[in-house]
Amino acid sequence: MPELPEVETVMRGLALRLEGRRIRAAALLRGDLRRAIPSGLAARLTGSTVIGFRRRGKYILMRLAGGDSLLIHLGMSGRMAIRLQGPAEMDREKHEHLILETDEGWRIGLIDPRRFGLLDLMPTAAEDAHVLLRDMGPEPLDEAFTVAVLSEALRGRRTPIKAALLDQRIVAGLGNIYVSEALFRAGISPRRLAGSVPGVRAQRLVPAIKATLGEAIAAGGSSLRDYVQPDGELGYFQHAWKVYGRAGMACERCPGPPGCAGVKRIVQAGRSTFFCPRTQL
DNA sequence: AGAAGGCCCTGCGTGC
DNA sequence: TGCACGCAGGGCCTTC
Repeated sequence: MPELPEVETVMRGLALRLEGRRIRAAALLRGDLRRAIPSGLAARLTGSTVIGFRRRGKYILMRLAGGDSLLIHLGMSGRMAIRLQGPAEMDREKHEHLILETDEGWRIGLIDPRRFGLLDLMPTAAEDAHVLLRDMGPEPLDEAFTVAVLSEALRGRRTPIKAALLDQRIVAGLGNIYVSEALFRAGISPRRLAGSVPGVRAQRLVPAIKATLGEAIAAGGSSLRDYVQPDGELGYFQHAWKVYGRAGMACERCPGPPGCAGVKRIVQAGRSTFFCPRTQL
């Protein structure tokens, strides 16, 4: 589930309870997520003070006093559960892999049934050199992500634009949902070869990506109010997709039949893509 | 070099 | 109610 906007929302929710706080206890309940978790991770977290957070693509970096950063990736099914620690709530939830307890008594759990997520520890000074981060493309919401930058990355590519935008080396943080949504917004077919996008289409695509992500983050931010409550679940929030998951339904740009049969679902590289064949060319 | 496909893992909805 | 199947928002590895 978590793409850039969800990861951003989760990070902000974590910051609410962890920034400036001391981790009173940390327990690693399962060490085999996508990658093996460093054995000393729980010990390093215990007693540490959290000084800040950063997001890079779909990764969260939690910075500790003393110069280390905890890398968190939620995979496809990861979420964070935040609640006040109570005497009857010591038990772990199913698929809960890491539990942190703050000096204020908040209990923060990482839950990931499919275990496609990961945790790692690194020096804060070397965050960007981490093997999982070093080849990542620009942050789409940064000013540095421009039409020229995206065009250069796409030029000559003979893969569908859908696949190119999922490639984290081209742009960081987009996943299957927001790629479909951004391409719909830009009026570009997901099947179009990436190399044909530079030009007028890239001029539509870059602002479409920024707006799509920006609106989703705003929706997540408004849902953050709920996380302030003691039983907050970070990771999911209500958001209305325009094409994702809407196969057969009319898109907002079309009048419906007979002019248009509605949103179409196709499979590209084994994954679902949703688009409007009439307005995305 | 770059792209397509298989695979990792568990849960859920659907149809029989 | 049970069971088989397909599908799921990520990313890595192998193959071609």
